[in-house]
Amino acid sequence: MSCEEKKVRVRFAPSPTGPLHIGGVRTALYNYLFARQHGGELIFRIEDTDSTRFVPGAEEYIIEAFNWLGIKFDEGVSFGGNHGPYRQSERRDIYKRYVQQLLDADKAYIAFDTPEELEQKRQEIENFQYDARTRGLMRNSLTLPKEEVNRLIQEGNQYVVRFKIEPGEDVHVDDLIRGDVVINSSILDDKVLFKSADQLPTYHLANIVDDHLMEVTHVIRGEEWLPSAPLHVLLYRAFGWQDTMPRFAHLPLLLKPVGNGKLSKRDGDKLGFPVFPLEWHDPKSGEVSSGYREKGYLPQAVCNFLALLGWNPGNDQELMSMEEMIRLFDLSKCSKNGAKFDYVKAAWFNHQYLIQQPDEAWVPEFDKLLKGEGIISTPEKEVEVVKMMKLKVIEYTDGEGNKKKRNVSFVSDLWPLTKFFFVAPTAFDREDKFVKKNWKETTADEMRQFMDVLATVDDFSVEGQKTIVDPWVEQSGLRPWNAWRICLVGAGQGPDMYELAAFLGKEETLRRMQFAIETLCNS
RNA sequence: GGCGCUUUCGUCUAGCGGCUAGGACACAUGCCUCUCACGCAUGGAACACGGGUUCGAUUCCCGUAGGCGCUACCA
Repeated sequence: MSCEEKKVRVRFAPSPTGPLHIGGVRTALYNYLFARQHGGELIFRIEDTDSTRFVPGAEEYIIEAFNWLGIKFDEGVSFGGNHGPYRQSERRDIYKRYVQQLLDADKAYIAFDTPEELEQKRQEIENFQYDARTRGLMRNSLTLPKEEVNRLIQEGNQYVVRFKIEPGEDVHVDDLIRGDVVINSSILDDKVLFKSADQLPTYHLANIVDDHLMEVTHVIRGEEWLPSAPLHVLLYRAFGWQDTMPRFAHLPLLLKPVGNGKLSKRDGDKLGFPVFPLEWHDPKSGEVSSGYREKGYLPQAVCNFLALLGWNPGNDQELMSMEEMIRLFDLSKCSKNGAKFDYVKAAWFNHQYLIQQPDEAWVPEFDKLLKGEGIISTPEKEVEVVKMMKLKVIEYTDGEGNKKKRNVSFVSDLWPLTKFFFVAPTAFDREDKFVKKNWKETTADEMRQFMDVLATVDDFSVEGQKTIVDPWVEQSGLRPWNAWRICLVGAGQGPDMYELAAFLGKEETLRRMQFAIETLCNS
């Protein structure tokens, strides 16, 4: 890169039509990584040129989401900067000026065709497209006398400004990921650039004008924009900005985990994974969509996982901090084909980041979990005992050597793994493989004997139990642990039995054993 | 329908003319063991198809088929 080359400036420009889609998060992430790597700037622009689709709260949601994810912007809506305003609805005058420039240069024209008239034409003509072949048939400033055009505008008729595309030219888009993409201008239609009804431009015009004015050097966006990239190239040229036109990079799309098509909100709800970074409450329908944050994902895990969906550093490294990703990121190493969204692997990434955290970091989430299960009534009233229990339980999932042993992808996974610490079994599944194998005809009797032995233990610590129980095990020849486990846990899981009994205490241990013997004898 | 992009294990992918086609997730098995899990070890699993180019194609080119996207006064 030569030193006179411009400073890298990229942007993420969502439309505030709802919550930010996870695919959008990835696009933003790639822009962020690219900007940081090149010491450049990332701009946050709001593309609200479709007033009919505006959703209140969406903009705030998006900002909060990036804040949570740790993706930082250098300028834009809510971040400031001297290329503003960054909300397109506040840039009307700017766009008008540039639309006029195109009109004056005869590179655009005014069209009065109503939606109904257009619909009719589509009926009449097969594969109708508003272009060089058909614009002579329509009501526009190319076919109408100048006075008529002025009169129509004067009288307040609604109109649009269309881009006049010259047919028959191969337009080249030099894509950083896909190389040279060629589309013939004849298949492009005379896109609407501006609508008189709301005095706003459409995406295409606003996009080009803003990227130019904001000195954007690289446009990194989803593949859905590839077909309109030639149009954008033509627009840059029409304005005479071809020399400063940004480089393009069209990212592959995120696809459904199963079946066909691109990832949609519904898939997430159906398969049980979020498609939004944060939980979203739809202001209109009241519908709630789950979010990664609320599901217990760590933002670093989400970023790491997402980054690898469509890009890789070229080696086998998968776990990367944001700093490493910034260092390693490379547009030319992005894949070209769509990636199915693998939520199972997303959970694995979360597991990896979760187990790196200190135990205390789990406590707030764990509290929520216990509250939900009715174990803790109010955090304020939380007693020392519960606090101690929690740490003990977390420690159990922690294991030796400070290496998390349990398969915990989310803090919420802790409950099924550890509920027996807090609540006694209330029922036993006779058909359960473990129960079947370890609770035989004679087991109840053995457990009664065992209870008698335990009753004599005064010091119920692990060591205290062992001094009494081990000799008994030795001389009776019994192997009481699995059945004991059924009594205390209700299933084939949990920590060392002495440990568990010590944790529960003598009274609770005997109570659970008594209950199990009675229940299993009567079933 | 038209146009464009794309095609390596079930999934994410490495590979940039010559490899026993590598890794990760998931799955299975074994070891460990009072259970589950962890850990360790092992295993099954892929170059869509057909033509070229070449001494040689997973790799380059062209078709076909599949997938995806776009085809609005939405972004």
